[in-house]
Amino acid sequence: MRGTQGLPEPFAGDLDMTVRTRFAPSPTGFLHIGGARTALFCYLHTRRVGGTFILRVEDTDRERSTQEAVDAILEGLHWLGLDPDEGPYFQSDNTAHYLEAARRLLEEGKAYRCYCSRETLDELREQQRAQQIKPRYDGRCRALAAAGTPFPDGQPYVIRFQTPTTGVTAWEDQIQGTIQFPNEELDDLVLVRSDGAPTYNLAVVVDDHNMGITLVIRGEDHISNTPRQMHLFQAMGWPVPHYAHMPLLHGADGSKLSKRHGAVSVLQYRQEGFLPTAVNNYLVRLGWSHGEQEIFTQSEMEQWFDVREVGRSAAIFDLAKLMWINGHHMRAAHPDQLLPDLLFHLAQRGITDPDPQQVRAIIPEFQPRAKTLVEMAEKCHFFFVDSVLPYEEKAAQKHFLTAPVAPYRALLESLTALPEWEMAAITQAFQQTVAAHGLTVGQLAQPVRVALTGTSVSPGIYEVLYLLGREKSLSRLQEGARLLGNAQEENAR
RNA sequence: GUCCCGUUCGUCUAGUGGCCUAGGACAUCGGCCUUUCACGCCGGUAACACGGGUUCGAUUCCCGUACGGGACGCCA
Repeated sequence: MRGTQGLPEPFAGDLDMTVRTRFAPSPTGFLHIGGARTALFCYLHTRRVGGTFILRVEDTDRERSTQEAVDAILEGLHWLGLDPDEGPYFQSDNTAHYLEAARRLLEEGKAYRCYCSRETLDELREQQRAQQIKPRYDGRCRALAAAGTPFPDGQPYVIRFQTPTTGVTAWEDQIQGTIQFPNEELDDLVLVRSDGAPTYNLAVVVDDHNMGITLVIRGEDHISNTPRQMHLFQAMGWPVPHYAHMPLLHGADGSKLSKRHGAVSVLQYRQEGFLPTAVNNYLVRLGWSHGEQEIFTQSEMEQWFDVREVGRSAAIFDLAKLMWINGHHMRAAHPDQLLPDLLFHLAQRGITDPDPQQVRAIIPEFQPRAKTLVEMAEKCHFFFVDSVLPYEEKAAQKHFLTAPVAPYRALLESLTALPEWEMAAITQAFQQTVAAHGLTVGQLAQPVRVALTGTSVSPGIYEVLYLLGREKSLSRLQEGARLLGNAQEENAR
């Protein structure tokens, strides 16, 4: 699980020289669609400016971090084409750096030891809530430390940062505009836990500095952490990065995306037959636009996306639009590109060894007819089975049982007699049969379609005949002829 | 409760004081194309949260209200 790469040289100084962003997930679960969007924005923004996209796994919570989650995040990012330029780095490898920073702060009198117990703190918070004021640490140990009270021996303690109590902390957010917090709203955050482990806010600041991060792109749920982190940068004497806080992605009911809204792993979208570029395309349009363009290729996104153009309000995840965009990318894709995925999804339905040549050949017929690869596999399933019997009930009733028998048989004969199984010949045979019996194409096409596919829906009937091949076409038509004959006898009785 | 952020058609968005009787897209409804289904094409319904300012003029600027979201951990 350890990253093998060492940390880069400390960031030199000029924030605008080279953009370095990081995506910093905590491995406590899979990569869901909201996290994927954050990663995408980071990735895209660095592409345009030729910057560096870094992946940093924030596993300072050893209790909840798992290797499975790390793997799932890596695989999800890879599927979307969002592989990092650097990393993954693991915060658990950098503990010494964090503790060193905390030690320095302590030495310089910018941090202090706090001996308050969790019970004391809980009580305090409860009181504050009762008084309807913002729950926060009241700094009692800070006062003690300032008064020079000696440390009690053998008592567990945490290290807290000494937050400025006056003034205002403000920054120009690349997305949100100016944001400011009166420092009196902030409390003294814990830097090091009583078990000696560093906390998130410390680790983030030390790493962002050591990794030379110039621009922090993250969800707006981190806005309230920003002033604290800025104070830490300043206390350490480090330059503060730029920030861009993205509006959150919400579920259909308008609240933060969660499992009940389908905030499933991005890999679930692969399973459901979506194309990674389509997912990216959908996600990039949530909060960002480029004129009136809806459809983007991966490279267009990479050329045009600018985090400063991202809107400020939260968006709701809309599956219908994702489907439409995916359908578009399905149609635009080269059939060769779709082939491996379609083979996979056919296998999922039990079609384990179709002729890849044939699968490749039918793809163009289904590109305009399927919005996902799963749908494509469903719709072309009939090509690969031994028999389409029994016919779909409604299709049989409406289009097959009422078929004109003589023309149907004539077509079967005429197709059987074809010297070559070619589109032109098939088309001609079909049209001649129809004309000879004074029918419309549809009157014969529908029963034939049912016989060939078992349903009333398919690509054009000539194409189906041709692509299905002589052998399967004729045997299915014969099967149909037999059924038609039986049905007719019964009617005669 | 406190602090922070947000608010244009059902949804995603365009719009930065007059070009807006608010544009596009998805969804939806109707039509065309047609051998079915899609695709495609044409058309319809549908929005500036509310109230005050500022201004000759506000969707655009300011204030307030309402509503929504986020944060308030020895989680990240």
